[in-house]
Amino acid sequence: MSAVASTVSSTASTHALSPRLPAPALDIDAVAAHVPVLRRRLLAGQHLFRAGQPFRALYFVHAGFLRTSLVTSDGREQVTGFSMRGDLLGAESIGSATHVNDVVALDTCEIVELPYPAVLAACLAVPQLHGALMQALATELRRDRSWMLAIGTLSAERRVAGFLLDLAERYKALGFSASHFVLRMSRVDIGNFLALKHETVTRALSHLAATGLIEVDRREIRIRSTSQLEALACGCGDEARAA
Amino acid sequence: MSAVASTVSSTASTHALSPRLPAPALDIDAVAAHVPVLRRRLLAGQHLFRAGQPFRALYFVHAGFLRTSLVTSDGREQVTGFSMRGDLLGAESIGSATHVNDVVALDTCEIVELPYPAVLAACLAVPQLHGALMQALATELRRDRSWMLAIGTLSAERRVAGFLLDLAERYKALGFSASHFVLRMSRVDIGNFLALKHETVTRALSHLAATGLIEVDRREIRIRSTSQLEALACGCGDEARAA
DNA sequence: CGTGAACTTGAGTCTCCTCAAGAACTGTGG
DNA sequence: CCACAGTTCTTGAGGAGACTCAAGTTCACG
Repeated sequence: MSAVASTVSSTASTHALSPRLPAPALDIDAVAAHVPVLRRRLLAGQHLFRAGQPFRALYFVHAGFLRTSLVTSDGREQVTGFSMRGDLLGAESIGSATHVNDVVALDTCEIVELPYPAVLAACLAVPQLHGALMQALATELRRDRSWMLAIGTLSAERRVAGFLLDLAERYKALGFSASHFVLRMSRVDIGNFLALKHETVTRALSHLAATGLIEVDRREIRIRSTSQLEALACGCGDEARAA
Repeated sequence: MSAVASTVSSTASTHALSPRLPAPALDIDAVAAHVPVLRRRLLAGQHLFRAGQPFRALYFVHAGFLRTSLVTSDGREQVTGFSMRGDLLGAESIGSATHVNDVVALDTCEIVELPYPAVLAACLAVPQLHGALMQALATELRRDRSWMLAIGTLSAERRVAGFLLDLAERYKALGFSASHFVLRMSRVDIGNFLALKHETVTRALSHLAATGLIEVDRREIRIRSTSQLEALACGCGDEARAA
């Protein structure tokens, strides 16, 4: 693999929902120096792992886009997040014999597999790694809670606005445009993640487009006014009402 | 303090929402042997810490009951969890200079303070501690996601049912009755946690009582039929419809 | 016994969901 | 290159669940 100095959980916490966080300094190459890493390639639709499979490794996203979800025996499903380059996957299964959720590629992905026992061992050898890993988990926790906040306190349209801003910020952190990007997930996925129905997501997007804050062309999104979108997403009255 | 071999995050993941998890084996006494612990006593209404205060330690609940919440600058609030004996607090602030949320006692509490740098150092000296701490964080992650699932996929009454079952299970794990307990938090707190209004929580409780699954007397809860409550909470059609 | 907080209950409203139909795009095979 | 099916997305109409507003009750505490 080329020398990509990616960072784990480079994404800060959810946009506009809690204090911004610096990217933890876990260098995947530093890990690779101590852990026998494997590379895996996934095509869109393939699973990285499924709930119930034995937990043996953490995964680092080198390229691509994935969806993590929880499925219950009675068929309910909850998308708990979307991952892109630099994100860590599988951490929630630490301490469990099996994976607790499903991760599926939404795109062609390149994944670095980090066998967990080896990672643990490496942590003892490299103290910084230990702290960095803890930090990665804590960052995950903060991110989840930011979304709990969004889902618990914002209307449908505001959740969608926040979702777009979060994506924008993450794309920006990876060097892509923050104002023009293509959604890799369906409306159903977005809705499931935000605790909304897909029709509601569509309506929210349509309405945001009608008010001129964004432009929508199927999965292509263009953000016209980040500031107004932010005002909407964080519920700060003024500009939000104007929209 | 008496020699209580408490475990961190002894509570399994949220009831009926995802696979049950074994309690991680982090013995607070083992930690105490390597870390200079401090004890703190809190009265109901006092804060253990607030968002913005410097992050310096993790906290272990030795007795009492606490509420964790996220507050935004525009006044929105999200309760992200309730903690009781054996739970770890402050983990979500690891890697952040300051605490990211508020923790307030709902009851008289006894808290063991574990200075974070010392905990990190102890992890290197005691490998098991390292794994146990990671596990505690992962358990938190699983718990949060189980609630995301509940909030995203269940109706108000089912969320409340799941909430009661979760509490029951946690009380049981601590050796208390799983079928008869007193809520330490207000309807407002429950509602905020479950993304509902307090009137809705009251109505859900009233209706559960009317159907005979529970008895409610202000904050005193008596569970009459755990199985029917479970059927309701996990959305498994049959018994749920009968109720 | 008075005050305030917490809880309960009702009535009306609104947001979001449900159901349904149609449009746009994708990939396949003729 | 076009027809076809399948999926995804859009939009509308109607309904249901949860919210809002409001009043009244109970309880805790001084």
